[in-house]
Amino acid sequence: MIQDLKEEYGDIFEEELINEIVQVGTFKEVPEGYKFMEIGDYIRGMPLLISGAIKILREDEDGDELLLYYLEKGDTCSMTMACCMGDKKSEIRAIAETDAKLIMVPIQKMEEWTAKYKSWRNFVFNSYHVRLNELLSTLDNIAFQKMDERLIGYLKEKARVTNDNIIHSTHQDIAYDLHSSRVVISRLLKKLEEMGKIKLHRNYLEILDL
Amino acid sequence: MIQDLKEEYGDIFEEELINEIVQVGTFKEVPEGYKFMEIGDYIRGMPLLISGAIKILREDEDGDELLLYYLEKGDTCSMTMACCMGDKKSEIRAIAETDAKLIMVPIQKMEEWTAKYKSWRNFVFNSYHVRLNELLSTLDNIAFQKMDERLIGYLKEKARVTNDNIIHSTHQDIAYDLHSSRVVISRLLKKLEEMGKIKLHRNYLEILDL
DNA sequence: CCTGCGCAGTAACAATGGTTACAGAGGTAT
DNA sequence: ATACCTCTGTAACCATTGTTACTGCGCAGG
Repeated sequence: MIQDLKEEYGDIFEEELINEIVQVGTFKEVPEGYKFMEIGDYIRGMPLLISGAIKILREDEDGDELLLYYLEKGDTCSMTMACCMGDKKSEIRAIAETDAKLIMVPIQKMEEWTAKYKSWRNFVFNSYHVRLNELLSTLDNIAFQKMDERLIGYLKEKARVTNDNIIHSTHQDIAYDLHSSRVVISRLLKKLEEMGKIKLHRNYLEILDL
Repeated sequence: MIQDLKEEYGDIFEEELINEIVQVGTFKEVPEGYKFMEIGDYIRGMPLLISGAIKILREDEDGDELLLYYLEKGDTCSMTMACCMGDKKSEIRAIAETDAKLIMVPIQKMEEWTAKYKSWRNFVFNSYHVRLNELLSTLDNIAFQKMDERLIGYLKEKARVTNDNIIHSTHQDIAYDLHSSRVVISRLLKKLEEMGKIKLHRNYLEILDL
């Protein structure tokens, strides 16, 4: 745990802060598909991601989903922080996109460290900043792009975070993430295949040249 | 200026911090329509809004606009903070929705005050938090709602921030904010009028019962 | 008063995306 | 092998939104 933590966060956190994290944090290793958090959950701790990727989803009253963005190594969840501060319930759902390692830090330490460590302060601010911009770009995609462009962007991003040109998803899975319907996604994927950009298979697809 | 500041922020900032703000901040009074910031601008300072409302817009490469949210009294612009930290250009456009009073604080003070004043730290975190949630709800609207619902929400929100049941906008203005087209908005507004919810006029409309 | 311009109303049409329905392919459990 | 279930492909259709085009109204400036 200490090695992992130092490797990923050693450059940005002071030695002393690293030690504190080791003392109070709990190391966690979770498999793909692990659900960290459901909408409406109260937040127990703050995750520091060491490896793997977590996908963050939004859901409306009718159960319609939408992929917001991925957290990757070195990231933390700004939503969590936002929720802690206000003692609010989670607004999002978080699911491990790949196997992942992380450290959970009790939220009480947040405020303490923010006062004490400059590096922590910067880390937290930077997280907010990155998350805001990530949300903005998600919003751009939805507001300004058509489904075919969004689909291409989705496939690229998914290939990037999983570091794999094979996307292990059914058409229905993709439809959920993009808040569309299976038929629409099948239609568009077929077009992409005809254009030679991807190759379709049952339960997965290959990215050839996006 | 001091009275205005104390009235709006006296409860949340320490006396000492208020004094610092007065010393280094510049008071500004701007008319409706004043453009604070354009996309790509470098950020000069951080605004503390005392009265009025500022609308924050996103724009894509093709010049298509989209209203993100309004800043109101007691708010500050998290985007500004995010930008300062990274020394980045603005991702958004900011325009006074009504006449507005505010205090501009040099961005160099940000970091200093964050270390020094707990109240400032809380204020900044809270701003990020509020802004994240505001962005999320904007995203919800766009992703999960149809145009007619979005239009109703837009009219309500606009009436709220301007504190006026008369919306002084042309159909084209509304279309820009919602990233739609004039004809579509006219069509939907007409329906709302037929339902007795609004009354249409040239260059403005009245909200009757939304 | 006339002219011109911006705004609003409307119709016809196109495009995109969502829905329903059904057939067939692949894989699994019995 | 059979039955079953999930995933994919496809067609037909609908709803919403966007586009183009044309009309007329109101108001400001000459």
